[in-house]
Amino acid sequence: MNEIGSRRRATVHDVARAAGVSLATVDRVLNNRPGVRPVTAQKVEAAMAAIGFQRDLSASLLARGRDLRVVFLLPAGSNEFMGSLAGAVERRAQSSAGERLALELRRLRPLDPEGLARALDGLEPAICDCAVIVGSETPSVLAAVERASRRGVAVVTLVSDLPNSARRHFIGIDNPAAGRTAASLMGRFCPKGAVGVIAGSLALRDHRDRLDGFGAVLAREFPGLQLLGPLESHDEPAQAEALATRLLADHPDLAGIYNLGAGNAGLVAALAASERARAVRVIAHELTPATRAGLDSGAIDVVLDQNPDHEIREALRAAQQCALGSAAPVTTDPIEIGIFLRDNLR
Amino acid sequence: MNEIGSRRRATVHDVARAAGVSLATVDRVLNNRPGVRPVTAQKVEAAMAAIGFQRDLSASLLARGRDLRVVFLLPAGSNEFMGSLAGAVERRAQSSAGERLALELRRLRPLDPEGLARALDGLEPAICDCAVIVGSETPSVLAAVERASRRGVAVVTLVSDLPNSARRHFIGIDNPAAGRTAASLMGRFCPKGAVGVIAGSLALRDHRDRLDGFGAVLAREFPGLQLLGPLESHDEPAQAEALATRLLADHPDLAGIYNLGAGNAGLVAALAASERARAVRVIAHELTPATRAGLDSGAIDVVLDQNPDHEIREALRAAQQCALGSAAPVTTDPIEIGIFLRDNLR
DNA sequence: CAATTTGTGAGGTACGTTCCTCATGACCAA
DNA sequence: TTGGTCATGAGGAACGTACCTCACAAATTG
Repeated sequence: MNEIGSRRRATVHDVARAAGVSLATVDRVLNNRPGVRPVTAQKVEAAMAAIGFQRDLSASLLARGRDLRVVFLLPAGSNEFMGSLAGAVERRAQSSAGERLALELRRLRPLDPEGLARALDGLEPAICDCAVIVGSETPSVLAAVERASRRGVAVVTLVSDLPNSARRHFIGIDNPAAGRTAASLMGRFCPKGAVGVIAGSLALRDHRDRLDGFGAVLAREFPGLQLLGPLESHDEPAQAEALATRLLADHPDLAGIYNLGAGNAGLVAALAASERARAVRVIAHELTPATRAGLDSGAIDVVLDQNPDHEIREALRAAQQCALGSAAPVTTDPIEIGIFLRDNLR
Repeated sequence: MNEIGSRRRATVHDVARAAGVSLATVDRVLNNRPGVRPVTAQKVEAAMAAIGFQRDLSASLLARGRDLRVVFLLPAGSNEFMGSLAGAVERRAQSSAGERLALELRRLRPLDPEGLARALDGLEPAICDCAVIVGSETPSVLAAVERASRRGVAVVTLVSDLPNSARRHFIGIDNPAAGRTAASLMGRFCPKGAVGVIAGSLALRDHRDRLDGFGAVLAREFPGLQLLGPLESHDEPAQAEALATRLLADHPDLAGIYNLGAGNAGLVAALAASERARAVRVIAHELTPATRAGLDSGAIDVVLDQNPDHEIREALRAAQQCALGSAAPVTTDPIEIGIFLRDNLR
């Protein structure tokens, strides 16, 4: 027996009474409008903390007669996983009409920090409450996030984090752990030899994190395996194919390939073309048509996955919390690292 | 570029205008209050469908000045997974205060259909909008679900479904698929011998479904494996221990054990006590302290899991959709079947 | 044909928040 | 003193829905 939520929730009126100010002043503080002395603002904040005031997001949206506007800035191009994410946004956009959520999806040129920065700079707080981005860790992007944040547009990073930026929250898997898991599996698959590592771009934080985790476990637990690379495919199938082909040709002792980026269609093509491929253990990321085909054919042994629908769902939860305004840390459910073999394809 | 949700949403006023009736009548139809001729009601429904009216849940809750009340009826007792579910409810209750959700958790005597039926009968629509239950497929429970549903209390089944009942929705994994996955893994682990199957209770639909899926794949794909059982542990560790001990003692050709119910602490104890255990492949369900320990020690090879937090989250989404009243089918994200080996424990 | 029931319309207040106008008093500089 | 700015209070309308009362007409009943 565990009764919860019996007491009436505190409202702005309660805050006003507790702080000994008028409703108008509470409202000014809440929506940080000008015309409040710092002393008074502090009184109000203290009262809010004291009585545990929690602003009612839906009443707020109802009152201002508009939806919560979330803009997704995702890379376009050949990256199938980004396509899945976009699909998840669109699916979600259908059903979110009833929840006062207005989603907009923009696809940008991939691996183009300046383009992303420009897109971010174009988001005015009047049009967009929260931007959800996946981008690389470059000074131009970091600066644009900083500017958006100052302007009043909350930024949430998706898939690839920008840890030392003004972003409010990160939604994605624990990438170092994913790299470690890959290494742990690879080590069990093949006791010795060389393991080629292909990344998309080392400017992407998720790729760097996976690489670090992979390298650490390989070095610590599997001294028989030697890491080759990392090579950069720029997440392009053609480049991934070329790199994998070269790895297979140049290294007779190649025991495994870990593609921690995208471009898996190219990887699968390279493996299909080589007769040595069956002897090489392959681990890749993200369940997409290409990796499914790879698992089916036996070209790929394991796929580590992050569920796009989960990520979009949690990103929206984060956006809602950001819109609540307070500086309280955003909390979301962690995204799980899915492990798929040929037998448990969903 | 994909702008969504630009047009103003339809309101009750729009419905009234479109149907050529007054606001009061729309309201009466919407909340099925008496005093509307069937013909008029149909006109209103038609108008709602025509202009795509979607009732605003939060405005509705705001207007009636109360939260959405959801009551969870979960089994008490030694079942660790049910404990995890309860924990997930409590975690969620903390954070859901801001979302006009009032959660209540009640723990009932496990495997007691009459107790569950009584608890359901005690839920008045004034107190509870939606009941989330995990219960067995018995006439008394089915009848109580029917009564609750008639009374205006929506019922959502969790973990274990009641397919031919008045329940509005089921939240849980695809249990036949889980059983098939277990069989597929078991078949790869051991080519021939006997596989003992332990269930909690065959009155539980999830256990029956897993058993059916397991048996089907075993029979179809692995003729070398012979299914022993199913035995019933009633989800009690002591009984599971006794059953496992007997399986190990009585069957020299025992190649594997599949425990598709709870009581894993007993299973692990039995395995620890037998020197043959290392030669027996073991698959169990739900990541709990007991199964974690089993994976760690090597007693258990694979754990198939359903994430309690995900299940509670989706159950609440289902409850919200039920509260919207309409007969539209409830849609939720599917719960994934998690596969855990020693190496990817989270 | 009158009495009663039933279907429907009209209109109001409330929920918690936003955002507007208008009024008031304090303080400061010219 | 006068005028100006600034912080604040008071009050109200609006958002979409719920739910209430009152009024009135049509349909049903005796």
